[in-house]
Amino acid sequence: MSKILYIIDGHSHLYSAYYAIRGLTSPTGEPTNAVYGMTSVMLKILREHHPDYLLTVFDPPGKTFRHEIFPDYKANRPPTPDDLIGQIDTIQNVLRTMGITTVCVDNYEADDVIATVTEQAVNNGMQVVICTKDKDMQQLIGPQVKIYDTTKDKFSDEKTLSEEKNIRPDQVIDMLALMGDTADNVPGIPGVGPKTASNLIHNYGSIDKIIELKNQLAPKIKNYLSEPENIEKVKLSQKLITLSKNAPVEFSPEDWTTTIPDSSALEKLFSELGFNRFLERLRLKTPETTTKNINVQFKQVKSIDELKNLVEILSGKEWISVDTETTGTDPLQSELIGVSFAYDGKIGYYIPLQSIDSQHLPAEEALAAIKPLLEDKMVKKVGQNIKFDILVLRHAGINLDGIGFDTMVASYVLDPSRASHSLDNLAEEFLGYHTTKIKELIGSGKGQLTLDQVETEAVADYAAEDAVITYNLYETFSEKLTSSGMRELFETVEMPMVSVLAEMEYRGVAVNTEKLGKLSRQLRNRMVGLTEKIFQRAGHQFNIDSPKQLGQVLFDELKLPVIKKTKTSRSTDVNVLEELSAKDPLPGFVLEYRQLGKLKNTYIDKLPEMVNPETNRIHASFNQTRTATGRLSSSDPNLQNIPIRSEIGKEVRSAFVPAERENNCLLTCDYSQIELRILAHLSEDENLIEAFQQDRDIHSFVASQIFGVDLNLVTSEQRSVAKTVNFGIVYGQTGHGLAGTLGISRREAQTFINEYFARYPRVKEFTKKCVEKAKRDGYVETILGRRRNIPDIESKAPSLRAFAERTAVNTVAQGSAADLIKLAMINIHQQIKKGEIRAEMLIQVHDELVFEVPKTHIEDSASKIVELLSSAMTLKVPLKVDAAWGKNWLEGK
DNA sequence: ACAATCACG
DNA sequence: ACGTACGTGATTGTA
Repeated sequence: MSKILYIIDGHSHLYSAYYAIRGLTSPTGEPTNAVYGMTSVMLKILREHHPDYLLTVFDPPGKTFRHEIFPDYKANRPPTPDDLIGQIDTIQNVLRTMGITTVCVDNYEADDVIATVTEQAVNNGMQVVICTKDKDMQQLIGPQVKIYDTTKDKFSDEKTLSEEKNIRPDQVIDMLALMGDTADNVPGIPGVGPKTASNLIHNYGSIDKIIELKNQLAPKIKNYLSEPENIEKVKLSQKLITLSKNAPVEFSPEDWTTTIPDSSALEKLFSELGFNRFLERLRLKTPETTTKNINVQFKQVKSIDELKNLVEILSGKEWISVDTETTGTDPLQSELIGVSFAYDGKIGYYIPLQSIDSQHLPAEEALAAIKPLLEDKMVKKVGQNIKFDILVLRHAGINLDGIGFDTMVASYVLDPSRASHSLDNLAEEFLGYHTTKIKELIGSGKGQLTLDQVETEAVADYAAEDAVITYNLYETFSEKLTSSGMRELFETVEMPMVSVLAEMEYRGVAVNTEKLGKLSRQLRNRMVGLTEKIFQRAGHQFNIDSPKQLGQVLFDELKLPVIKKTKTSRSTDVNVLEELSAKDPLPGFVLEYRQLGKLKNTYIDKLPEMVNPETNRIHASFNQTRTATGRLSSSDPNLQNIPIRSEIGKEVRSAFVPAERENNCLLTCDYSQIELRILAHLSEDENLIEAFQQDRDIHSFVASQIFGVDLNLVTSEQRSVAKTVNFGIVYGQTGHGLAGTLGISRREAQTFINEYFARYPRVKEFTKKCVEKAKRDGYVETILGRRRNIPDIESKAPSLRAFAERTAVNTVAQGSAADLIKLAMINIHQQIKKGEIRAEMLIQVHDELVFEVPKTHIEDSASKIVELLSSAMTLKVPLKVDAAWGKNWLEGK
């Protein structure tokens, strides 16, 4: 892996920040706008790009060697404003404190220094990213060198250069020489701008060739180049633009690494400058080693007597942390190896139940000793991903109770967008503690061991560490939940959800494997037929699953037009193939082949493999800490994307059956238009609220309003347009986005959107409020106060900012709907546990719940469940729930 | 490990 | 002039 060096053009960033931000001063009144802007860029680069090495380069004061060849160089440039000059020392100070090296070489412009360092870095096998707005630097682009525009968040490399300007990096100098540069007072050919220059260079290759063949050129240019002195001017420009690679600068990457050496000094500096936003970010990122002094010990319990003593102590505690060790990651197909506990932040205890070196306690006796403690609901348990432990213990015959605090869930509530909520990651950040990684014990990849193959002493340390670290995290997060105001959501929604999800996972869902087997054989035959047709039309065999090979057949051999491009190649996705199928039969065959292949490979053949041999059911995971909005996700397998839309998809869905086929049926209940209802409630738009109160078909209703026709006269096309618009509103759509989806012009699409907002003005206000909230607080909130940070809302890159604005709106709608169904699930689960409702909750698909219910109780259970779903929250609109049941998931629809 | 594709709400 | 709906997870090919 080659290392990446980022080189920052200091003055370029200072200038653009200086002009982009106005009127920013420190508490003492010193102007800080340029420093602030540049610091922001540096933090962003560190945060988002993680360079191995980082270097900033500044121009030296005074003249450079270019003034010697051309005294008028930069003569047009207005003097640097005084209040910018004053900031140069400050930024140098900030950079130094951030541990970032700055370089400044007499007589050489920053550009030349950058060119020199770039060449050296390339020779040393590094990748280089140059951060600048300066077009001259494009001459440095190469296979290992890219240019990055921090304000636009855009990279330029050989590819974009050829796409945008139609030239190679080695032609940049000539192109710029033709254009000249008024800012630097570099002469160019009058009337030649970027377009003409790139055309000339593309057609002739170089300035020398252009001069040689000037007679073929437009009269204006021909005349200009006929004057020998003008040719001299052009040659001078070439010289001025060409960067020197001979700047005397030492190549010492080991000095350019990117670790912050002294964060307290940086905090002090930021607070002097009044950079409170950065200060906050810094505090969030800084490991809290200084505040929380972690000193932990690990103990292995070596006798039953010792264990009984420990249990005695634990039983008297209000809070204890628990962690189980197993032979694998599937809680229902792994064996319990040991259990660890902690009752304070200092000592972790490990109870070995199984071991390779016979260092464990008699398992049965030990388990019996800890069972009452684990099942005691008065002793509150803390766990990291405690759902796993619930399942492992239940599999071992223990019903964990007193489930009080999950550190993973707490971390999620505090910041759902966090990349990782793993114990290792949380310990690192919040405790400044480096944990032993499981990999260090069992290895990874092929030859990986299981914990029962590792000597007990090592397992004991590892397991006891997890318990005691979890306890420390519990203390930290508990405080944070209170101080941030997130405790209620955590206690009333997210912690109760843990048990609900554990129950669902433990239950599992049955599938009709015979039916899937039959389907698999049918599909295999159809795919063989399609493969033959495709090969025949192509004239040869190829891998249809390879987008690259398919692209060759479609675009090179069959000469079909390229409709759109992906990041790296020519797209062959559904939309493209549908468009191409009008011109050739092959794309149509591929479409069908893909559809069948997707269903067969992802579901039909995979689901039977996922059946647990012990229970004959599929026990998928429902993940509580994965999405940024508060939704659940599902994996191994994902039960939230089981097909429904196509005919064969329906067949797959109908393979989901009740486990007791004779006596039970599957009941599905789903919210109707949940996100739109929430939108109506939150925006308080009377028009929309009334439509829901009257139980209108919302799409027809909206259609009649935006098209201005009578409700009874809405055509199906109009309804379908309104439906798309309705969905789009929730996503914060733009005219262009809608146009693309509906296949209409941008203009028409924008008319629909305008018409919509005219009819539902409060909806528009609502979207505005979401964006304002994000700007003011840095986050948005759902109906239950769940937060999501929206950092890009202040981005200067318009596309990033627009994305952030859509995210802000969508998160409130999607996240509030997630809150709602979570409340309903908790209520239903309680009633089931109390025996008030006869049913098992099996699956959640965002706005839908699937239950297994005894046939004898179906009507009673269905009506009680529907009632609980509809009354989970009281909104300004009624909540509508549809229910259906039958002998499989399709009929229960 | 990443990109492309496609299944769902 | 730009870049295009939000949120997921699994499979496959390719580097």
